[in-house]
Amino acid sequence: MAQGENGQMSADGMGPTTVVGMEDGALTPEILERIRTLPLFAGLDRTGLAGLLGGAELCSVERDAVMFRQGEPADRFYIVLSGRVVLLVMDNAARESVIEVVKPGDTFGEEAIFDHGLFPFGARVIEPARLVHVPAASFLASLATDFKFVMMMLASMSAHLRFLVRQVGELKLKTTEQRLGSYLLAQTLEGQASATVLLPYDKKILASQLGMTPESLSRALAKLRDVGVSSGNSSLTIADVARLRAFCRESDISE
Amino acid sequence: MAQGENGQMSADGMGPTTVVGMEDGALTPEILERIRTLPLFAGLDRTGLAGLLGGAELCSVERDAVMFRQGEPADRFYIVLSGRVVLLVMDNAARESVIEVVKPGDTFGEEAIFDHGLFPFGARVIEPARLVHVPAASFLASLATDFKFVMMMLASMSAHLRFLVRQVGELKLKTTEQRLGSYLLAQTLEGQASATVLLPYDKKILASQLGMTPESLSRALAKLRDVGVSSGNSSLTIADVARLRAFCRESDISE
DNA sequence: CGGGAGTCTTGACATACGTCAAAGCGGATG
DNA sequence: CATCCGCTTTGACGTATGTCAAGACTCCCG
Repeated sequence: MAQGENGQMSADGMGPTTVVGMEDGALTPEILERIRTLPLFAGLDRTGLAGLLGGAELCSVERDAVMFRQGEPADRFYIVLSGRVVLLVMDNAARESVIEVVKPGDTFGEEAIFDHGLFPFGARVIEPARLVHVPAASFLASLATDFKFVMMMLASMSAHLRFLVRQVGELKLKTTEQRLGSYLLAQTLEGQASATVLLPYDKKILASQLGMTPESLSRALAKLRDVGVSSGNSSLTIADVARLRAFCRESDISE
Repeated sequence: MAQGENGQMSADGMGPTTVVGMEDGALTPEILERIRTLPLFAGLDRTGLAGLLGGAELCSVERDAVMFRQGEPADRFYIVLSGRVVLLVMDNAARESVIEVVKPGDTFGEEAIFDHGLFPFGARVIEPARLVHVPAASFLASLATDFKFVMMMLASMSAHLRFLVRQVGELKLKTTEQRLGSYLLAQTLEGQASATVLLPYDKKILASQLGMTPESLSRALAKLRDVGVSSGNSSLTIADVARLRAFCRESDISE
């Protein structure tokens, strides 16, 4: 299990490497079991999962590795075992914007397989990760044989759609402070009176995800101090969740 | 065929009516054939389609009718035969934002059925429409029996996801003028040197869709005059598509 | 033909947010 | 332990865009 970080953090730290596979290889039984516990694959029995992952490979990738770029052919998707990956869109002026941050247990890139076959966003690793690379072919074959898998897939895409609809609504209707507040509230569990949220990645990335600059994020955090959000180093404490909720609800996207 | 607009534009024009069915009823064979030509249902044979639309109803709805609200249980979806419907999110301050405008041949609301069962957006008719109301149950049954339908469904949702990803990117990276330009370019056909685009709905709605106020839209249009976009009454003419594209590409979301 | 209501435009103004710049801070590396 | 580099914060400033208000245009309907 403690096998992750020993791939030599080798050589060229110069710029993002496009393809990195340090210890590619077949999947161990433990990993197969791990994947079986993920919601998306809950519908698959062991043989179904074996079919899906027949051509799959485990790969360990370092920080800043680019898994694919926007517009590339989508002949595969990924399951995240550990680490984090950002999905982002770019304009041709090389500015980029984070759409989503993918965490262990999530998958990414699978939607593109059904569409016109090109990734609508790029993917870059922001925290050393172990990923399972699944070829599109076996994925499609699995869908054909297992209707429960189909339903899980539809549910997953549907949840994604909801996520994006919400994001669009927030970008259009809420201020920077409210968007930050909403993000924090989303990290808390249901029915907590107060909570401590730890930021799992750089504020720079969070800022991009929330559609603002790092400077604005910093100032937004300062403003939230007025409603009882104290900002530790990389963890924030919400003194009064209800109060923060009220603050955001001044213009909230009612679920 | 000329049977659409005779439902008497009757009585109470007072405020949005929540449910309106002027000539609800069973589907005619012509309508069935029409639906069979839509991309989403291309995979279904006649018996499959009959199964899907067994419990379906035709309904004619007038302008401002609310088909459903955000957060309502999603036990159905709709096929648009004529007219237009806006999908929108609201904040609790009663402000709202248009996510998408649905046109004849499109469907809406089907994604919510797979998720947690609540519509993540509301739907309001902005142009007198004829819709087919399809219950979720028969829809799900059809998916179970026809794998081609499943694939069309996945492709449709995937395209939706791409649409939303693009929208998020544009909101975060582009100015109002560039967003307007992108919208216009999206209305042109591939490889046209110049084009005339007619706006199919109020500028008020377009403004909301593009994430700006009507005033800003008006000014953005004025600015685009400098790059050869002349604005007629409800139709615009792009003198030089390439030039407009270059203008937008100053910060374009490269496909 | 003449209101009248809503849409659209234009203007003046306010402000939220991005930009640029400089100064803490913190974790890596030697 | 010292240094450096990138992240974060704070400040000063400019500007894009929202807000408020008034006028122009369009379409209905009497």
